[in-house]
Amino acid sequence: MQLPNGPPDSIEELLLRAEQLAGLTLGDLASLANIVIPQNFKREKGWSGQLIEMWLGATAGSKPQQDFPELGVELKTLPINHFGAPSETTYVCYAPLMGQEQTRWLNSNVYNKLQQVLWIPVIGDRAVPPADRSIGMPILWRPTETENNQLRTDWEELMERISLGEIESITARHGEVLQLRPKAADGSVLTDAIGQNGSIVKTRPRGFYLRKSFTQQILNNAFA
DNA sequence: CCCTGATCATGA
DNA sequence: TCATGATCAGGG
Repeated sequence: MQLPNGPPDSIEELLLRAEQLAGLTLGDLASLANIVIPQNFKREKGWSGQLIEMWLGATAGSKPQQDFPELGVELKTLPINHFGAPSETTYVCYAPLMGQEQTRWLNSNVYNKLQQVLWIPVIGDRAVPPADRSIGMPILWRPTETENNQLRTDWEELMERISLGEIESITARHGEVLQLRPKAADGSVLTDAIGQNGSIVKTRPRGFYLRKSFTQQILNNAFA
């Protein structure tokens, strides 16, 4: 098995590539690609995601779009614990805090990224060394009408609060399935946001995340 | 700084 | 014990 030369030409090919990774460990994939594997993820938190990107032929980078734009597919690894449940929330995208008052759900970055996601389960608790965590069968997911409604409801509420200058009052407790949390290198990073009475204030950058209960349901439905 | 890939560490 | 808030690495 070797690394692909470029992105897959079709969703079928993407799925085939993903299925061939199932059963292998992150250690297997790292060795085959001649990559040094970390002992833990205290520092290289995004390592497994980037390794899977390589093996599926995703273009590396920090583009605010889907991983496979030509296929309309977003790629996400999903850490799974020994109970078969997600062990972390899932980052979706950066949250706009300025000038988005008129953006609607169907034009949002969250909607765009979540309409078709290839989930790659990575099985192993936090105590399991990255090298020994294994790849599960991929899940190509498209949100149901119900799921899209849940996402839209949360997104609209959060965006309304942001537009009203209430960013500092939003916590990760808001949102049934989608939450807003800090997203930055550290607490010193600040960006502009709408403040009270339409003023401009500095605040920590935020990102949208999917709650574990939501990704758990995706797993349940996929293997039902 | 913006945004991607995420997981860590601590308080409740 | 577990979710929130904080943090790590890298390209642009």
